Amino acid sequence: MVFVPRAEGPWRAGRAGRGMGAEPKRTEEWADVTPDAARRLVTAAVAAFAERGYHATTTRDIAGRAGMSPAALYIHYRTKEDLLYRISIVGHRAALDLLRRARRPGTDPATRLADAVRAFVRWHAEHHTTARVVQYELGALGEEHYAEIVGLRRETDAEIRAVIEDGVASGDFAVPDVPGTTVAVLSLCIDVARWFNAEGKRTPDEVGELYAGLVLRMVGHRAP
Amino acid sequence: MVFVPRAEGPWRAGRAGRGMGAEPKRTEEWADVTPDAARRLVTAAVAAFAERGYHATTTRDIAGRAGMSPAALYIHYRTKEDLLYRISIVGHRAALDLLRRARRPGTDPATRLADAVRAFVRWHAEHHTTARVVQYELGALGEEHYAEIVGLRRETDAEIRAVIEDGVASGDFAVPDVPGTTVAVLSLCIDVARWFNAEGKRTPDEVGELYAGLVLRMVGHRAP
DNA sequence: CCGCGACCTGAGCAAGCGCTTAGGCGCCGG
DNA sequence: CCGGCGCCTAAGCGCTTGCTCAGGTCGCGG
Repeated sequence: MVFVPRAEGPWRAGRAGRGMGAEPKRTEEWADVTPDAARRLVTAAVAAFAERGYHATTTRDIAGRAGMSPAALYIHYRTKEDLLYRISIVGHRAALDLLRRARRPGTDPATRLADAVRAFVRWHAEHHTTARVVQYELGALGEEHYAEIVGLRRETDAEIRAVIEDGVASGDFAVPDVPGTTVAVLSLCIDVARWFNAEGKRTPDEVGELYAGLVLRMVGHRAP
Repeated sequence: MVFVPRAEGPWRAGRAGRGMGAEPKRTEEWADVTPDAARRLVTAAVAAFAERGYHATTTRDIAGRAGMSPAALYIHYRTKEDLLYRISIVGHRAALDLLRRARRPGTDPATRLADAVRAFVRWHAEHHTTARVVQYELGALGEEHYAEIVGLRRETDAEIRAVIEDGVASGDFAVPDVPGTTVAVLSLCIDVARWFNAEGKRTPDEVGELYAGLVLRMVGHRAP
């Protein structure tokens, strides 16, 4: 059933010398964050938040992983919550853009829905650390930041709902309860961030493919 | 898409006098916890952990909600983590028993799967505060406690997988990828705890019914 | 060469954390 | 009537937290 991955190795204990990026694998997601120290801090924060959760992560953790002193964090970010907020914004926008890109006109609803789910799930698997923070730590945001994120989430919701409604209108889907099914589809995709394990036997592409098929079945689409 | 509910009212600030139960609605789940103070503490902890998360909850929070001083907590529970552990055990066992009860021999796989999903989802909706703690706070458990809980989770996993395998073997289901579909079904059900809102327009029964139908579609069951 | 801004550090502050301790009340069997 | 036990509190200990601040080092334009 799906396990929260545990912290395994020792903490990147302290200093550890200058000039090394923290968790250097696939961070093109944050490539446009400057200067370099700010980028190292944000990737360190993503790793720490995903592993321990926001509240269990200390500013000393984050700074240590980025190879800096705790004080350096506050040169680039106003507060610890500000760091979470920026991660949330970037993550939500990335996921939303993915969905919007799948909405190419001229294709039938089944293709659009499958493409959307495939892309959305792929992202949640591939960037499962970022996705974990984005999906499960938003309760730690401040009031206004939280409200802003909720706005983005409503847009995401609307994107999926629109495709399902299209399919129902065209007769391609048979869905007795559109709002309920929309919630279920989104919920299914989002939860990938919780259980996906990079060391597991499935690649993000495979999970995306599997889920696209499952969702088509959920909406009562008959394979041609 | 599903929102983490926020803290709304003011904290039950302090003392507030003796003899009042904390969050007194539907706590028969903890009816066999004695003495009374221990039960008040555990229900207070469930409410607090579900609302803020384990790490953001203080022992003063919990004790305050239960109408006691912080020190009283340590008469009934060894540590704050011990409280989380007991909640986890009770919750996991309750959910697992529910699944086992749905496995009545002599019924066809589709009925068994639908019954299991209905019951499992109903529980996650009805007891969504407990379920939230059970499903999303297990990372805060200590090493041995975590291992024990993982054991219970594996049993839950096996329970659902068995029903799906039965249906595939009997030809009632058409599932290309049994392990993947098992994960997806469980994931879908578990995530109910995250988005379900007691003030929302859907009752736990309605969600259970909806999800039972969706899952039957996912496994390729043809309605009679 | 100077001076300025960008970046970083060591030291540390006030507040809050989990948890302990010493002691007090009231109910019980003897 | 009393001693012990179950249950509770006020006080506070040692430590960690998010965050600040005075000061230092570097590269660069003038």
